[in-house]
This record gives sequence, structure tokens and C-alpha cells, in this order.
Amino acid sequence: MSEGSRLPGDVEPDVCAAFRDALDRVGSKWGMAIIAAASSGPIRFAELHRTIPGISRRMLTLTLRTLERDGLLVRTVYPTVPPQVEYTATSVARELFTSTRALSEWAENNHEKITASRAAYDRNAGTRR
Amino acid sequence: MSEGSRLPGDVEPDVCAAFRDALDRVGSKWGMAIIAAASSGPIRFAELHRTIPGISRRMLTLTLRTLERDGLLVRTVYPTVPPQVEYTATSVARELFTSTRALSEWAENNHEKITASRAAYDRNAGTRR
DNA sequence: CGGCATCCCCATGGATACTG
DNA sequence: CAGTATCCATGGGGATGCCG
Repeated sequence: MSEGSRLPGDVEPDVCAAFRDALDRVGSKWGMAIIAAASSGPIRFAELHRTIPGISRRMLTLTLRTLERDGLLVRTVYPTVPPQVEYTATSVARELFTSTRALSEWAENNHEKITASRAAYDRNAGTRR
Repeated sequence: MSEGSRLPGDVEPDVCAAFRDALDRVGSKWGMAIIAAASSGPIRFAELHRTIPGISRRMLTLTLRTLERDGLLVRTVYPTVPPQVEYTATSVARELFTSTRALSEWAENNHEKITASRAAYDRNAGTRR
């Protein structure tokens, strides 16, 4: 769309700021995984912990709190014994998740190219200079 | 498309890995700004430094190197005095940039909601619990 | 002009243990 | 079950200075 139509100074600051803002959510190590897992319906703490491999309870809690704070997740507590808590992705989070598709696809399509490029670059590390 | 059709365990690991990979590029504080600035044509080091507010020469250099390594930027050196170096975004980088649009738009559209949600959350910090 | 080298800070996040 | 609390390692990234 904007192929070659922008000028160098045209990196609009608002967009930049908002984009950075998005990345602060998406970019956190576990944020998108949690949103993904919670996008298909309410999910419990332990389920999340099982679903997302490698996450610690600590990081799960922390990330859940920030996501909740940002209005991306709704936390529902059922005052039962033992306690039961459900997390559900809000529509905003689901939109975020969708907005992520293009990036995921790019990642899939170009992962190999990048790996190759990296290998080539490293191989010429000595040659270069 | 996938509205409610996915299962909790359905967070496919490959996609997840590739996505994380993408974020390692996009998620770096200055990566996208640089790619954006270099997407509209060759741009010089000093121009980048001027175009992107707040970046240090150090971080500019570092980010340029990783972007070059990943094949997202092409570095062209003109052996003149004083030396002149141009950076150009590759097609892969431009595709990445495009894949980012959806996310940018989400960020713009929902920035206010998130700020509001955050404020509300913090206001009820004492009330809650 | 276009870097690299050095020092330093602090936010992210892992491991582990305890609790209502 | 669903968290808290504490300690600690790693590294991203800012500030500054020197160089071909």
C-alpha cells in the first residue's frame, strides 16, 4: 500500500508509540500464549499452567495480572472450596490475537530464510572486515 | 474463523516458536522503527539517527547489525571520504513491516481503552481484595 | 561520518518455598 | 487450587568516550 510513498521522516510518532505499546503486551514472553489459550473460552489457572509449557506459576500470575489490568483478560472467581478461578479473553484481546495472524504467518514463511541468512552472516564473520 | 473452535491445548508449538522468533526482531525496542525508516528506500546512518528520536548511536549500530544478520537489511558501503553507508530494507523486511499493520491498527484503536482499563484497575487497587 | 568499546543500571524472568 | 514471597541470574539498553 505505502510502497515507496513514505518519506524517511514519516515514521509518525503516535503510531510508533501505540505500536510500542502493543509490543509491551504482545512482546512479553508469555502474553500471547496466554491470550491464545484464553481466546477459545474460559480457562483455569492450572489449565493454563499445563497448556503453556515452561511457564512458572510466578510468571503466569504476573502476566495474568498485567493482562487483566490492561482489560485483555477477565478474571472470575468462584468462591468454592477449593477455590476456582477462570480467565477469559476480552473482545479487545481477541482482536489483538487476530491482528497477530499476519505476523505469525510472516514468521512461519520466513523463519528458514532468516536462519539461513544468519548462518551465512556468521560464516563470513572472519572474512568480513 | 477460529471463534471458539480451538481447544485449549491447541497452541501449536511450531507457530509459537516462529512467532516468538518474529517478536525477537519486531519486539526489540528499535527494530521496527529502523525497518520502517528503511522501507521507503536507502537511508544513511546519520539520517536514521535523526529520524528515530531517542535512539543512541550504540543501539542504532547494534540493531542494524542484527537486522543485517537476519537478512532484513542490506548494508552498502561507498568507499568515499568521508565514508558513506546506506541501509535498505529487504523484501522480507518489507513484508514484515506490512504484516505489522494489523497490529499497529489494533494498537491505535485500543490504546485509549487500555489506558482507561489500567487507570480503573489501579483505582480499585485498594478496594479489590 | 559511521562506528566500536566500556561501564553500569535495572527490568525481566527463573527457581524455590510457603499459604489461604 | 491458586496463588505470594524471596532471592538471584541474565541481558537489554542507556551514557559516554575513542577511532579510522
